[in-house]
Amino acid sequence: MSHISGVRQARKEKTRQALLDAALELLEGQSLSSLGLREVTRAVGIAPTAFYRHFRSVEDLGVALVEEALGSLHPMIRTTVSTTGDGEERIARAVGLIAGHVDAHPAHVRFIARERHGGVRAVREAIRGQLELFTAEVGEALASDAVSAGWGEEDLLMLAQLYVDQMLMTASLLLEAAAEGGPGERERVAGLAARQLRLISVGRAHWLDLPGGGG
Amino acid sequence: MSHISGVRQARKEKTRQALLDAALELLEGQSLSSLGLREVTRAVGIAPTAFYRHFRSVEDLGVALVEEALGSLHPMIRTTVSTTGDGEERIARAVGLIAGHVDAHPAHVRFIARERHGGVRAVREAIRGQLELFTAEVGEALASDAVSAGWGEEDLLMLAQLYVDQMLMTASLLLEAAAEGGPGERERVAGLAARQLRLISVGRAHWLDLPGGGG
DNA sequence: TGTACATCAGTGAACGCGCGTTCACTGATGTAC
DNA sequence: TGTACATCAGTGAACGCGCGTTCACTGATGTAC
Repeated sequence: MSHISGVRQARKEKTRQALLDAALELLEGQSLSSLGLREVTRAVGIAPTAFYRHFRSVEDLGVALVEEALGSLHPMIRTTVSTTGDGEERIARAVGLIAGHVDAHPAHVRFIARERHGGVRAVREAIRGQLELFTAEVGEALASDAVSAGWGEEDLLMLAQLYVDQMLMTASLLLEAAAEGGPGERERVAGLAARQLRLISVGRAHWLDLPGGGG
Repeated sequence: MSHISGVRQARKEKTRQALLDAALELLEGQSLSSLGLREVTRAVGIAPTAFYRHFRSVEDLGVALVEEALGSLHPMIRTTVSTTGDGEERIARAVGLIAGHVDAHPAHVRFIARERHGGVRAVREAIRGQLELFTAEVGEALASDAVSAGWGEEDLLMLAQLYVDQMLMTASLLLEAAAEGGPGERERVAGLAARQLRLISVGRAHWLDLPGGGG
């Protein structure tokens, strides 16, 4: 078993994870493009040079953080989309799942919201790539839903993207509400998000009423 | 006239604008939280210390950039929302106006998209404040539209926020398409944005069909 | 089990560099008379 | 119009500091026999 789970390898993985955790925490108050290698190693309590045993650069660490953050989002999105029940129940459950994810992984949510349009190209592209996967996945889930009978592929992806963007926006607003808002702000934001999802649902239900059938 | 438009004052204003312009250009490849004061003055061609004649810090300059960038967006949003014509025409016109704004002020659009969730608190809050003004303004415009007869205040603001977020998202995607996408990418993104606006319009038209009349 | 050698995560000194900020200054522009 | 003084945008030297990266190293862990 030494090769598969050697002490050395386990310790290395632990340090790597400590670097990721420390970076995520330091990113609460700044962007990745200003995060320093020494800052991260200092927070972990190792020598600056040890950083290179795990990542080639801070940018590289950022890409690893994308995978960690959006990997954890994957099951949440799956659950949200595949939840059964009528429209109103689904919406309440979706908003609840998003709020729960924000509570469980606030730093991940902040990181993705911040770096999605951030100053580090490789990280932006990693996020975009993951979000495209999510969109495709949501699109497939929507396709197998009775409400979407008769919808074209392009319309399904359009709707999927609207949902994904809306989820991220809601998560980001919930995060702000938790961090800076008053006690009722969280509920206000959740209620607003539910209304917006409801409006999208209504649009979805009547999409094929349009002359030209979904344009 | 010396007091109102003295040579000294005009030169100062010119230097200030040069600092803003240089900063905006430097921000194409990084975030505000990593932009250096010396970097900006070097680009303008003045001594680092001259910076303090215009701004207290880079953060302060960032807040000034928010006003410049969103000030220029204000008339665009007014025009977009108040445009007359039926739904389909309005949507085409709105997407056209957004695309035109992105072409005219790409660096402003990039700055707002990047710093909206960025690492500098004062700048985030300045952006949020301006966007809240926009949302209120869009809400008022929606209220005086026949389609919104019978809508509650809260629903109007919910819809206004959906529109404002959608505008920003579209602007940001158009920017990426212009910068990195192939030749047809711009049209693809514009078409997608139009479909999403259409879906929202459909939802809007049938909002009061809901049991309970708009939630 | 014991020994001899290989691997490699983490160390610590050293480097050159650009940073933000201070300070006293210069000299063109503005103002008072 | 001319003179004497005030203002103030921009200068340039200097400072202490933290940065990313290099390098030869140490010593615990892994491997071969």
